[in-house]
Amino acid sequence: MNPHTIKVACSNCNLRELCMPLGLTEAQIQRIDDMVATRRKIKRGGTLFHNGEAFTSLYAIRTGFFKTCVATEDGRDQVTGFQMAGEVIGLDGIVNDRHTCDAIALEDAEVCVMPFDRIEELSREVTALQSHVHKIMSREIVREHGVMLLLGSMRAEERLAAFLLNLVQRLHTRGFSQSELVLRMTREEIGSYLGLKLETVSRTFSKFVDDGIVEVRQRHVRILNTDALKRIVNNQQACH
Amino acid sequence: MNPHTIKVACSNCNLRELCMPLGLTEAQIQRIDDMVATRRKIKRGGTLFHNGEAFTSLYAIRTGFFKTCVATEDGRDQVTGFQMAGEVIGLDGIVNDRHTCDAIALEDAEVCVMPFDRIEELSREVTALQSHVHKIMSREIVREHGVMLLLGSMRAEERLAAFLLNLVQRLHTRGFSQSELVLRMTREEIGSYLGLKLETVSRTFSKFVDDGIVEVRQRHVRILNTDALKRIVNNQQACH
DNA sequence: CGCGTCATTGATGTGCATCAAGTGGTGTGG
DNA sequence: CCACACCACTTGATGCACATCAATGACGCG
Repeated sequence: MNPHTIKVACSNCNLRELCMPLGLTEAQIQRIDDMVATRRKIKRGGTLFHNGEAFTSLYAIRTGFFKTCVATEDGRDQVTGFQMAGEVIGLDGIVNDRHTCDAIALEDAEVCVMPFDRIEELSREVTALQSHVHKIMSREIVREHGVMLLLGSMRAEERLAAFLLNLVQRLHTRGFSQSELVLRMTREEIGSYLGLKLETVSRTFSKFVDDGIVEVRQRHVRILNTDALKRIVNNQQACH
Repeated sequence: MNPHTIKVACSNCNLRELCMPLGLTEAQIQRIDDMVATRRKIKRGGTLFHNGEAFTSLYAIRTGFFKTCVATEDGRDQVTGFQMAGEVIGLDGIVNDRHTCDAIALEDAEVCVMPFDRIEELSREVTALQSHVHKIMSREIVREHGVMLLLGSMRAEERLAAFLLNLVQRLHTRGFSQSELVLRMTREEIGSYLGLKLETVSRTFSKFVDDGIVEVRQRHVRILNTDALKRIVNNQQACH
């Protein structure tokens, strides 16, 4: 093997604890290395897969940031999630062997391609992997419950506060700041995810700024008062 | 065995094609019979599991009708789904070994209790079962994408139309009418699911009645014009 | 530098929530 | 068997949060 080729495998990937199960033996890790068929790079704005496309693989995000969105026949669309490094994308395709949403890179990205038949094969033998796959899917279901709660019963400020807290928390587990973040998506995409129009997102940001809860410069956001955001989500804002 | 005890097992359950994989051998079906530990009856209004409770099992609904709901700390809650015979409930519990929502029977119900460790064990050996479990979870993810689309971008009429079409379609695959259904839930529960207040649900029903699209008497609904409902969902109402 | 994209802000409109009153069906106990 | 209470539902009047429409501003890129 070319000595300049960096061996890119789960076994020496610093995201392993995010996308793979813990407590594997050396031998099991070797086998999981084989599960990752290839890598794939996607340019900003490019699609990893789109609605209707045949499903073959799940994708573990190595670098970059994605959105997934579904669309109605009449053209409206809805961002169903934002995914970052260490997260797995493509679960929607399993049920009908076709993807039912689009996955679009919001910045240059690289993913590990994991053919699903290999995942199934290997998870029949490696219990920890089996359990891990189940948990990833269950986690997605629970996440979506949370989004349904947000869309079904929260007001604009609560939605945006919950969104910011969720993002910053996920970034924090990846070693980034607890209080500072760079949004990879537009106001319109945030709005689509949160069931709001972009103007409402913008106004709500401005309100948070006025209240001294965050600083916003373009897509750079600094959270000045995490507790205030949490109170907003829980509808307990110091009030009358 | 007592000859009066009806052998209630997957192998002779008429819902098998809904909750179990097809194309199993006789031997595999036998093993799946063993997966179902027990049955459990739940009275109308009773809970199958609730938020925070330890997760042990998935449940296949034999008879009856459930709702699942999540709640915020400040008491608001959101119905995340309605489940009927042949559907599997409890997937939310896998990720953290605790349930994260409540499952409440809307009418007297009976479920098959399937301990999850046995499911995992057996699905390591029976490929069709493994695949089936994956598809069930993926189907739930896709369903929730649809709900997010509904909550994030549809108006009241579209939401209710989509809800009715979905219900009647699921009932139809269970052998019921394509045009007539009995709602097992209150207007308030429908509203919670659809992100609307009960008054809005009621008014929207009334509007559909005025437009000759449905007949409503209490919880009995007869769909007079399925195409009109579909047009409403797709936002193509014969219009100006 | 000029154009396109994204964001902010203001003015106005509207769909649904809220508040409130009344109806009808159901179950219960006298 | 009827009277009553309770609950789910309907319908009307009003208000408000967010959408819509519109104008302007700030970057970033060719």
